[in-house]
Amino acid sequence: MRDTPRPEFELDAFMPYLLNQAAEHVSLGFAATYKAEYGLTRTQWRVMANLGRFGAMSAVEICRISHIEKTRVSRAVGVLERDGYLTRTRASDDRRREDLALTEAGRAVFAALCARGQAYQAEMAARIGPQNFAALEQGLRALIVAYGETVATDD
Amino acid sequence: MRDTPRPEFELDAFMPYLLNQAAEHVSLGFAATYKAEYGLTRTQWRVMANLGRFGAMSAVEICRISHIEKTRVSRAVGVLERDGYLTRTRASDDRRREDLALTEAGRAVFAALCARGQAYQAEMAARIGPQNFAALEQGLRALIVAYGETVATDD
DNA sequence: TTGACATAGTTGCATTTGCAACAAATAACA
DNA sequence: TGTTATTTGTTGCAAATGCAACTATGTCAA
Repeated sequence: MRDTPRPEFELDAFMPYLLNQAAEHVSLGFAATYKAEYGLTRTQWRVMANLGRFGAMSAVEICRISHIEKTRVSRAVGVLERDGYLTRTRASDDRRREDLALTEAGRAVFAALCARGQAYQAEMAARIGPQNFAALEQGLRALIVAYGETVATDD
Repeated sequence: MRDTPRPEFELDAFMPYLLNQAAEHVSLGFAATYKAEYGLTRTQWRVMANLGRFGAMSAVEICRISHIEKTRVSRAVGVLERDGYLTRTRASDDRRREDLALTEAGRAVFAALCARGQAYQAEMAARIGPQNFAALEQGLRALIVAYGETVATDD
């Protein structure tokens, strides 16, 4: 059912396309894990991962680091707090700010998912081979450095 | 505002994270273009790009190629038709199917965006350097081959 | 032919999202 | 000070999304 191909534009050589396609494939696999196991959404896991990796910080800081939208972070934090994975504390020096920190339970989940993530990544490296994996990492880092200021968190 | 770092898990060396981060940076840039210029959403552009690149096909085929959800394609097609960018024709051999094809206007928009895309990509290659660009492409292709069957379309 | 099953596409509905508007606190500075 | 701008975080609302149910059409085989 295809005709009129348009060779001038190689969609499949278009970097944004490749990037999204790859990201989608890879993310879905890991997302399935934290979703099935802990009922976490993507955003929730992202917030959690940042707190787990970098320690307590405010919502805005999470936004800056992860490039997740304000509102989304706000709502994810609400859920994570309700579920006992993190606590919010009004900052004493600036009462607009809330310091977010993982609870014991939150850290436990984070640790468990870290292990899963490591395994996932190892399997991925095995699938595409160490050379491709290295190439990929190099390219991605270059991109992130070139495009974004600080880096962030994702699944 | 950071403490308690957890060196065991290098979030910033976690491939799904890098991938998403990079994809997000890059996509947003191009998305801004087709959104501002033609009011297209991401999905609409994806549908359009597939039709533009591969020629007329049915909605299901677009789903298969792009991994976009059925419903989403259906709705994007509705809008694109309303806006005069594509036509749907009941297939004569199977009246369940609709053959989708870009109109003249649709092809014009596609062509214009292709040019933008090419420029965008060139600028990106320049930013990160040809070596990194090549490495990235190699890695991404390996990934897509390893993980997904057919490839798709993205911004 | 009939009946069971598969496929293309749409629609209903609950959830998630983004954006703009907002309240509260703080900063800046005339 | 008083006044104006910024920053943090939340909420309202409309749009986008995913999933399941549904219609219409086709296929296969008894």
